Amino acid sequence: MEKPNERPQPSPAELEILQVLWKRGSSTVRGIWEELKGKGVRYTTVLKQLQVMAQKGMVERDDAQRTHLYRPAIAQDEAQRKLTADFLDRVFVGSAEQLVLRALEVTETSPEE
Amino acid sequence: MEKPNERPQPSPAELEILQVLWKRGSSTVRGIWEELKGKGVRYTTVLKQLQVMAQKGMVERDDAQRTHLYRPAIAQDEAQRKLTADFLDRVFVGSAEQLVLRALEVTETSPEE
DNA sequence: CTTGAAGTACGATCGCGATCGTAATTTGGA
DNA sequence: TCCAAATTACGATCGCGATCGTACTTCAAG
Repeated sequence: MEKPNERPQPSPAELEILQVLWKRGSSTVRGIWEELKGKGVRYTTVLKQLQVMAQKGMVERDDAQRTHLYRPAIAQDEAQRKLTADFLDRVFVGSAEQLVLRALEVTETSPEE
Repeated sequence: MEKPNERPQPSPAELEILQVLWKRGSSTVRGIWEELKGKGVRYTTVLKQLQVMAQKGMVERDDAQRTHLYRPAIAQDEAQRKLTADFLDRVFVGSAEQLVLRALEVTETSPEE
């Protein structure tokens, strides 16, 4: 009984980076930073984050070239399932119907933001 | 345009306490602690948490009696909406359909846990 | 009274995510 | 060849949620 899937949940900042990687695929630190710099985050912060994430097994690094490439090591849908499962019983005590209801309320009331 | 609802989001531990209050209504510290002690949390931790939450306006305190009573100051559905809105664009970039899909996947696959 | 149990107040600390600054390394162009 | 720019490595620090220990207060039983 091995549990190779003992991956930790991505933190908020880690999730932001994963979103970029899921959208763009394999990317350089600079490429990722370009998409995130609107939030006022420094380049080395993103770099450090990626190094930590690589160590955790969340992303994989290709360091064949001088400029490293990073790609997601966990699938988006899998991460979404895990996060949703957690959220579901933290906030809704396991009631999926309630969650769906609130999700619809929220999206119908506010068209955009 | 006043924004009197500038309430901060409840943290995980705060949410656990709110869940108890939403379920039981006005309660003593001891009463709340009874429901939470399974997780190995100390009495004074719950007390301190409630004091902080009261200061933030998340709960209201009735200190008419020596043993204080606490009750939720924010509605469950409102908190759920805010949390869901956040979760929705952090994890699903605003796609409610995706969220609903994952919610159903999660609940159908695992009956209980 | 006295005392001990129950309750409250609150400072101190821990853990950890997140951010930044700086040093070291590499590389392409003048 | 040499230097400036780009990149990586990594320690230090900050903020904050969460937890705990201890001191203080109140009250009721004996």
